[in-house]
Amino acid sequence: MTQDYDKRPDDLRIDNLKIDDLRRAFRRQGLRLTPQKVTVWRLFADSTKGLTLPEACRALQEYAIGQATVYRVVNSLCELGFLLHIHGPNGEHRYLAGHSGHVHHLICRTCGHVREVTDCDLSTLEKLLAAQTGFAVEGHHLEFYGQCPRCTPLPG
Amino acid sequence: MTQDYDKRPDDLRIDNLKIDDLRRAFRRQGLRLTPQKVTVWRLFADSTKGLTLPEACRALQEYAIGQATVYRVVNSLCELGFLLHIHGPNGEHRYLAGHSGHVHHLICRTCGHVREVTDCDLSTLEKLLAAQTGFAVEGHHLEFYGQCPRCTPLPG
DNA sequence: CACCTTTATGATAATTTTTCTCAATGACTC
DNA sequence: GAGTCATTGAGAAAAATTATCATAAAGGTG
Ligand SMILES: [Zn+2]
Ligand SMILES: [Zn+2]
Ligand SMILES: [Zn+2]
Ligand SMILES: [Zn+2]
Repeated sequence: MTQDYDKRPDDLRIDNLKIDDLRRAFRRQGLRLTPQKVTVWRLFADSTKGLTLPEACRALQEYAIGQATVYRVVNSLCELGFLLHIHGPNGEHRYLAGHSGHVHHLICRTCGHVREVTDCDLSTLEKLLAAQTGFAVEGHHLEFYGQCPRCTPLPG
Repeated sequence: MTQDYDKRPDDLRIDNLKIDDLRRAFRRQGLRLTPQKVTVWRLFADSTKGLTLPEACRALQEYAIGQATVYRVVNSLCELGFLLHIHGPNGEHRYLAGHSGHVHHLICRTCGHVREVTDCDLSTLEKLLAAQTGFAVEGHHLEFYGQCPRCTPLPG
């Protein structure tokens, strides 16, 4: 039976459509979709500010998922493009469930709250750089940082 | 005598002017400039692709600098803005001696070679984001990645 | 559905990285 | 030159990451 995901505690909600995306993506690499992978994915998909690996390990202990598995799954999810890394308030690596397509992030330096930024056109600059440097520019990583509304000190 | 830096092996060259900048910056925080700090700085100032902390520790063993010191100094240099972090080919954190001012980087995904990018105007976008999201946008971090000329597979 | 092949998992150990502690050293001020 | 106080490095300790390997189970097959 492939469908025992329902047994999983559902305090980690996510649209089930994505599960099929996951399965397809893993399959394509000859990998298998397991309940553990789904649970790991759900944890991240549900997080608004991303998690560090140790944080994820601690959170997933509750579901009896070993840390070796967490490390492996997070790596896979990264390689498959389901997770991106961003930097938290202290510069620490955090993994964030990413939507598909070209997306960047606006990160609060105080509380770590993350907001997506879809407005970005650096393609012109990329072409210019390629011409100037001889690099074959393949992409970019862009993070904005500042203070989210809740953390912004009141003006005046 | 404050000037026993010359005793240091000079296979790590750097313009001496910067040393005074360092001293001033440290002083401003009530910190002292020591030969160890200078040596650490020189190592980074001389690196073209940046170093990870462990790499720096290994390299500085030769100069009998303890790892505790390396960690401390790198942190200070970061806070003072002399070092920036970038991501190497495998996503690992690397510390790179940064020039002052607004600078980004173009990083080879194969060999890690880094090239500076000074051409960037995201201020317009920053203002737009601030208006749209309510964030007080303070800055951004931008990395381009691709293949440097030497690593680019020949076309055709 | 039962079977089989192959990947995945998790307990454990081993490494590596990072942080602490503290006595001794040395930078900088007066 | 003397005194103050940040700095240093050895070493211990903690934390994070990776490696092993016997066992469990996913997914395909008939
Ligand atoms: Zn905030
Ligand atoms: Zn972009
Ligand atoms: Zn990073
Ligand atoms: Zn290269």
